[in-house]
Amino acid sequence: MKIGELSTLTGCSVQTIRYYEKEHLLPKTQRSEGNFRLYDDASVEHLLFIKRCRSLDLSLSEIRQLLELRYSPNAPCDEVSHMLSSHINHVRARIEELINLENQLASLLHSCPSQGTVKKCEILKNLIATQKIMS
Amino acid sequence: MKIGELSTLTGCSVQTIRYYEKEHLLPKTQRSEGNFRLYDDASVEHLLFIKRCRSLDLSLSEIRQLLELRYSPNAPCDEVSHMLSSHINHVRARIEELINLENQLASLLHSCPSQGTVKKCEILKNLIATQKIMS
DNA sequence: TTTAAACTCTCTAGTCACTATAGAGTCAAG
DNA sequence: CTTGACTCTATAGTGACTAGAGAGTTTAAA
Repeated sequence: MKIGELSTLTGCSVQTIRYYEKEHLLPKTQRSEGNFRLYDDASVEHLLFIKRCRSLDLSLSEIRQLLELRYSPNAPCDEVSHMLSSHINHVRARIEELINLENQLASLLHSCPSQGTVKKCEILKNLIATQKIMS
Repeated sequence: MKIGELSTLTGCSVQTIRYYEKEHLLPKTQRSEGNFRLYDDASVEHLLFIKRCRSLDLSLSEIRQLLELRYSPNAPCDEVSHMLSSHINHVRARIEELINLENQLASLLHSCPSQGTVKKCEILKNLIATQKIMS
């Protein structure tokens, strides 16, 4: 199959597929006489694996490592779980940050009834005032 | 004061300050005879305002809008709260996504006792298997 | 058979908010 | 007068794509 079919089968855009090849996440394929990339079912599976990992927010370099492990059946498995657990720690830390942020934003929003003019806007006043505390 | 002092007073790097000027978040300053940027107390406050907004994860273009409003005392204030409430919605949506992600990662991690080899690794098996459901 | 549409190719530049570097100029102290 | 700390501009890099130009290939219809 050509790149367009791979694209519709996997839901990855054509440009993304070519980008993954450039980044060595997909191996270089055979080419047709007219220099078109040719893929098979294994390519579909391979690309879906990448897509699934991306949906877990793994970086391309983490995925590269996972792909290497995937094709090294006798490698020790704890590298995989180690990567995943450090990744989950990043995710948890980010959630903490965002919840904190949400609270700050909510209290800012709460401070202004949003009528009247900017001159009296408590949100802006708070944004300006807080910096004195910060510094 | 010169850029280095502004940098230590605000905690913004020198490069970042020059970058903000290029992006029109900071006005062009006076220059000394030797072409050094010169700042005053108002610059410190202005930059801290930007920093405070960045710490709330507002984008530079959102901050540009806020700065405009800040210096337009008679503009209606609801633009400010509107921006903030749409921002908080983004933050909340992102938190949802990440919590979902965290659950998926946790259940993946849970699936493998991380002993033995990659060949038998349930995490990788799950990463490969799930794609059939996805597609 | 021609020709138009749809597809593919490579290469380059843009996104965001910086960070890092190179190479040159400025200024104060010793 | 030289050393070192500071500053200047300009350029390139980050990550994971996305968008576009300009050219070639293939397929279908007229």
